[in-house]
Amino acid sequence: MAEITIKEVAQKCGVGVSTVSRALNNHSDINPETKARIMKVIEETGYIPNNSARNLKRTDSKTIAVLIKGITNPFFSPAIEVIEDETRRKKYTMVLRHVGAYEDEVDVALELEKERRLRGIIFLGGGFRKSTEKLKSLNVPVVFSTIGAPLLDNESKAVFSTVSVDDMLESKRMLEHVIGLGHRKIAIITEGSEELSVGQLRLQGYIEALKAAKIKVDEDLIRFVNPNLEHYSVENGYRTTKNLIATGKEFTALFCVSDMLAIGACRALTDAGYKIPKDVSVCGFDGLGLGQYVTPRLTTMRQPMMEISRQSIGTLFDIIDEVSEHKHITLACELIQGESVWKPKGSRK
Amino acid sequence: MAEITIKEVAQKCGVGVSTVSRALNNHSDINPETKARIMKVIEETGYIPNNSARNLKRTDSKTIAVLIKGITNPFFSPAIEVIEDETRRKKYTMVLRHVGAYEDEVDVALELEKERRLRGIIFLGGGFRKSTEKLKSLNVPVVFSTIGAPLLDNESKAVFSTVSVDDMLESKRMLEHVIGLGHRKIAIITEGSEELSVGQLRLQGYIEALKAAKIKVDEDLIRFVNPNLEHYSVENGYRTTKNLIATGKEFTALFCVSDMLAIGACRALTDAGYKIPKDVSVCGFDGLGLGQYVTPRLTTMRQPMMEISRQSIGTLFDIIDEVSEHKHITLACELIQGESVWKPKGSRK
DNA sequence: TTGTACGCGTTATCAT
DNA sequence: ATGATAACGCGTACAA
Repeated sequence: MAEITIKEVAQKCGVGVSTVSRALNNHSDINPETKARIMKVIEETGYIPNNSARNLKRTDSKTIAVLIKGITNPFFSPAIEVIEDETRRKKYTMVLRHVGAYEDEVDVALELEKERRLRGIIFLGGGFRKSTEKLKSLNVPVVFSTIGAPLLDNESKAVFSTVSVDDMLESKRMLEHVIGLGHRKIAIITEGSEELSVGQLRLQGYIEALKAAKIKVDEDLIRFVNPNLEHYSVENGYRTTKNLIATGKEFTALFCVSDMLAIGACRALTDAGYKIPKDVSVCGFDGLGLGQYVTPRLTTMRQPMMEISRQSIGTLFDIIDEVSEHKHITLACELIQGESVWKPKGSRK
Repeated sequence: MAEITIKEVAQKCGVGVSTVSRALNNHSDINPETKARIMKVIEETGYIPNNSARNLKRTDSKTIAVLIKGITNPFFSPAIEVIEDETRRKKYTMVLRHVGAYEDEVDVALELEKERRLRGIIFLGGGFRKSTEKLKSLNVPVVFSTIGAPLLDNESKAVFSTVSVDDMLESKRMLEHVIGLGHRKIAIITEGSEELSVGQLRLQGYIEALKAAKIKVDEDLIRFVNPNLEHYSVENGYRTTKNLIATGKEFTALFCVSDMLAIGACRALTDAGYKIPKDVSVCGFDGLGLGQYVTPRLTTMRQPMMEISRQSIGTLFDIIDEVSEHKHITLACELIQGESVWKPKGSRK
């Protein structure tokens, strides 16, 4: 099969390659007739420009990249749409790249930056990284979405932006709600990675809330998901809850650090004969749309994903356009009171 | 910021560019010492090869592409993993590309083929396309996953492979199960796009099953999702079911052509005071893991996603390696009897 | 084992 | 308005 190039199109049209290039890139200085003729030939031959060559040559790309940790995280779908719309409005192009579990997101970004002449990058999700060093070598603006700023040192804060919720605080708020209803024996299912993850932060919030309420933190009620499964999956929620139940430990409420985990937890509890929330209360975190369709509706802490993404892309363009420096935005979550949390059994409250 | 290239690395090392290239690409004909020295400089300088230049130059890329319709469809996550593993085992590279709703997947493939020197392509999901013409201009093997072969003409069949389930037949089987329990007034929620979609096929199966059972097809019980929302989302299932209920039409069972729709439907029915399956039976299609965690557990037709993806990548490599021609594989679904379907109210069966 | 030189397909620059 | 030509950064024949 003959690989058709711009050269051959030019020959077929009896014009020079630069003229074809002009036609392709909507340059103004070209005769409309010539352009029409060229476009016709392009249509006929099915010629498609080689992006590698384009990217290699181009100086001004007007593209930003969005990197998502995890192959396919439904949590971010709405966020991506918002970012895409705004990108288009700005006449930029967006490239979406999923970062596998085994890949380093910054490395991927570095590669992509060279390859596509990026103007900016948004990281969606993913853990905190240690290497401010590496991030610095990215010489385009970077915005982290849903990565907490509180823990960053000042040096880091000047290198990139963040838009996030305060995981620790919001988790604490969730617990305060549960404690306020009278619960004292509250279990938690979280992620136990060594990296400082949102799971860890939410665990911190849990501990703080208990301590503030003078409730003894019981290690047995802190359960970690199976790191070999997808961390925040229903299956992991189910299994971890089953294990928790198997310990025989008593608890009247269960806090899952994600809604998916909570749905799995509900299944495990229901299977074991518990009524939710009559026997056990279950709460989640994230505020996935799905949570309000399942039975019982989930009580959860909703992250303002739309607002997060809107602020993220806004911040990125502000920095690209040099109308602002790096900033760190923290947005508030909203407690959604579903039907999965109620007063503990026998409570007179 | 100085864009660092292979040339500068070569200079810093006092060697030629080809030596650096050799070091980068693990060539054998290079002095280990030289290589070590070069790698050290690369490390220090943070040099990263430009992929555009590489792709432009390379003739032998050993990459395949997986194109997924829709930004982030959780349905395909496990499939992707299977494909990725097998690709790695074959010492190939996989590039994953999401195709937006407004993009033409074949166009994207065409572009990617030139850009990355692809050896093969797998399409995951997406509608049937009309343009066999365009597909032919892809000069690498193509496999469609979860696209039915039955409807393809012979010409098409020689141009690409398919691995799928027989949507019409399996949908019919689902209905036979429901009818077998005694239901006669059965509603369906499906997708009403003009394109010949899986939704349309499943609707066909529904109609055939009713006809075979001598049940009159009632147009009022055939409901289409809102095309402006994500077609197979819980929200769409919820809204469409609400509309159905609002018509006042009587039905004892509801068939949703996807599990997500079914979950949304359950919510709407529950909100309206119906008990599932006592008052109304609800069944889905797909066999998402999630369906077995929600309450009630979904009765659904499970697509063997793992097997589909295994066969897809296997077929692709068979064709690449020229050990086989294009083929069309149809796999059977498995009826999962959850708790959402039971005999109709008042039935004596 | 290593270096030189050419070309991959395109866009940008500079003529015309 | 159009054409010739020099890059873009890299891999690879070929020469050394």
